[in-house]
Amino acid sequence: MTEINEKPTHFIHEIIDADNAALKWGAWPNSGTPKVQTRFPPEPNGYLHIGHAKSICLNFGLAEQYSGQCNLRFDDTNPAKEEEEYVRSIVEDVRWLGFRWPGAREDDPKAGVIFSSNYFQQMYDWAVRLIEKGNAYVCDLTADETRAHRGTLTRPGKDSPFRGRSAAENLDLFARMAKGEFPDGSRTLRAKIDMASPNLNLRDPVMYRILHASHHNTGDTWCVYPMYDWAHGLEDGIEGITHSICTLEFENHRPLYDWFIEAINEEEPAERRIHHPQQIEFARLELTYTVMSKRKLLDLVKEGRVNGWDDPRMPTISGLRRRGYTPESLRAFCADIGVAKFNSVIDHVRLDNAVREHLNKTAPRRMAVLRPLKLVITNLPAGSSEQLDAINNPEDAAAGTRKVTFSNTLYIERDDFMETPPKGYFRLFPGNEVRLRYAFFVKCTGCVKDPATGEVTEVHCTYDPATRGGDSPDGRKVKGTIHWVNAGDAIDAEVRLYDHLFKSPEPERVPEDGHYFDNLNEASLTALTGCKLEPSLAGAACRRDAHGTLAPDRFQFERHGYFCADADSAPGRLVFNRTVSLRDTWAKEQKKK
RNA sequence: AGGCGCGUAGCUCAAUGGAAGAGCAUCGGACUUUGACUCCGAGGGUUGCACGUUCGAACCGUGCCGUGCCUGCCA
Repeated sequence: MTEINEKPTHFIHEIIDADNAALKWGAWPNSGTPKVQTRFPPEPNGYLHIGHAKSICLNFGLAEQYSGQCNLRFDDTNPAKEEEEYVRSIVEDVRWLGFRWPGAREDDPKAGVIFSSNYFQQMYDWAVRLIEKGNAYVCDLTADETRAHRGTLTRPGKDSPFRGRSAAENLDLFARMAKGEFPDGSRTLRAKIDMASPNLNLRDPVMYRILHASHHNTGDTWCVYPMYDWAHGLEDGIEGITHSICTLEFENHRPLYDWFIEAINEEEPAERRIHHPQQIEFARLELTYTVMSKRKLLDLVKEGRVNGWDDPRMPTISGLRRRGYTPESLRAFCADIGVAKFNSVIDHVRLDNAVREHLNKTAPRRMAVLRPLKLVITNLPAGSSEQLDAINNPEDAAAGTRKVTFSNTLYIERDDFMETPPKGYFRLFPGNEVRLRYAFFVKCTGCVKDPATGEVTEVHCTYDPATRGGDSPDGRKVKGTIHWVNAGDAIDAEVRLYDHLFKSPEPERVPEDGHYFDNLNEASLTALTGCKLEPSLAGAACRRDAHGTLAPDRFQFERHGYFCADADSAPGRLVFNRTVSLRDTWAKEQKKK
C-alpha cells in the first residue's frame, strides 16, 4: 500500500540524495550507510519559538530519515547576551519535541549537549595560524572608523591603515588582546580578504573582539570572543557536519565561511585539515497573527504585554506547550508546511488544524458548561437522579465510557437557548425539542427572567423518559444536541479562552510612525470563572515529568474545543486553557452577517 | 545603486525538457447523539513579463519587472 500522506520531497532531500549516491561525505564506519550529520545550533539568548521548531524538525528529521546524527550545539560566542536559563529552556524544548542527540540520556537532560565555547582554544589556535600565514591582522580602528572604512553597497571600502602589520607584530598584539591587556573595543582581529568585494561580508570581517566579560560556560578565561562568522563554520567543521542547514539571510555569508576554511586548510598537511561542510539555506517560518523574532518576543515579555515566555498566547515552544499543543502536532505541522527558499507566511489555521487533528484522535471527551444557564426539567421530581453512560472518545473505542448524573436541575450553555432565535438556529427555544447529549430529549416550555434586567435566569423543559440515552423509539428526529452538566455535582473551574495575540495577520506591517504593539489584540485573553464541569474532571491536573516539563491533562470539552489543565491549577482550584476551538460553521456564518 | 537569492491556484508547496497537480482556505452536498469528525464534489492558472533555444519550455539562455537579504566589534 502506498503511503497516502507521503510528503513530496523537498530540495534539501534532493541534495542529500545526490550526495549519498556519490558517497560525497563517506559512510558511517559501523553501519556503512552514507554519512549525514546535521546540527541544531541555537544561541542561548532567548526562548525557542515555533520557527525554531521548523529548524529542529528539519535537522533532527533529516538525521532520522537518513540514519544519521544531529547535534544540539549552543552557539554561545557572545557572553553579553547569553544566559544559563536559556540553555535550560532550549534543552527542555528540544527534548519535549521528541528529539535526541548523540550522547543524550534520560537521567541527565544536558548530557551530550555541545557548547561552541568549548572550541574557543581550537579556534584561537587557528586564528594564530591565519596570522602566521598572513591572512589576518590586528586592527586598531574604532568601531565607527571600521564602519567608515567599509564603504557602501555601491562603493568599495578602504584598506585599514593597520592592514600591513607584520605577522610578528600581529601575533604579539593578538596574544596580548587575549590576555586582557587592552580595553574593550580598542582592537580587533580581522581577516585580510578584499575591501572592494561586492559582498560586504568579505571586506576584512572582524574575527575577534575584545570583551572583558564573564561567559556562562568559560567564565573569565577569555578576554577575546570569536565573531559568529568566524566561529560558525569552524564549529561545523570540527563536528564533521555534512549538511549545515541555516536560514536564507546567511546565504551572503557562505563565501566567507568557505574562505575561512580554505584559509585554514591552505598549506596544511592532510591530517591537519578541517572538514568543509556544505551549507544549505532555507526560508524561515513566518506565521500570520504573530511575531517571530526573539527580540520582539523579548519585548512582549519585558514590557508586560504577556505573562512571560510561556504565556499560552506566545508562539514560543513553552507557550504552545502550556497552551496544550502536543509535540506530535507541532512535528506534523512542520512536516506539512514544507521547506523552500522562498520567504512565505503560513496561515495560522494550519497550526490550529495540526493540533485539532491530533487531539481529535486522542483527547477524552468531557462536558463542560462555560457560561452556565440553569435548566429545570419540570416533569421530573426534585431530588431524583439517575446514572447515564457517556462515550469517552468516539474516535477511540478503547477509551471506554463513563457515568454522568442526570437530574431535574442542570446547567446548559447560555448560547444554547434563545428566546427569539434567528433563522437556522436549532438549539433550545420555546416549543423546540433538542437532545441532551447521552441523556434525553427535552422540549422547551419557557423561561424565567430577571424582572429588573430582563436577563434569562432559568429555562424550563419537559423531558421524554422514552428517549433515555438519546435515542427516540418512535424514530422522531431532533436537529440539535446540546451538552449539559448536572447542577448537583458539577465542579467549578476557571477557563481561559485565547485569541490571536495580534489582531492583524501581519502585525509588523505598521504605518511609518506606528509600532507593532499597536496591533496587539486587547481581547486575546478571556478568563471565565464559575464554569461548570462534570465531576469526572475533578482529578485533572497539569503534571510535570521527571525533569519538571509540563505534561498537562488534555480533553475535548464537547462542542467547544480542546482544553488542557493550566499550570496555575491547584487542588480544589482548576484552571483550564483552551488550546483551540472546534471548527464552528454556525459561528462563522453568524459572523458574516 | 552594487552583490547574492527567490517569483507555479487566495495561502503553502509538487511537477526537474514530454498532457499544470496536491494540501489548506473558500463554496456546495452526504452522513452525524459534538453546527465537530468523516466522506463526496465544485470553483479557482496567460507558471511575474518579453524575447530566444527546441519538434516540444513552469523547467534551459538573455533582458526586464517584482520581491527578500547584505553597509554590527549581534547571531
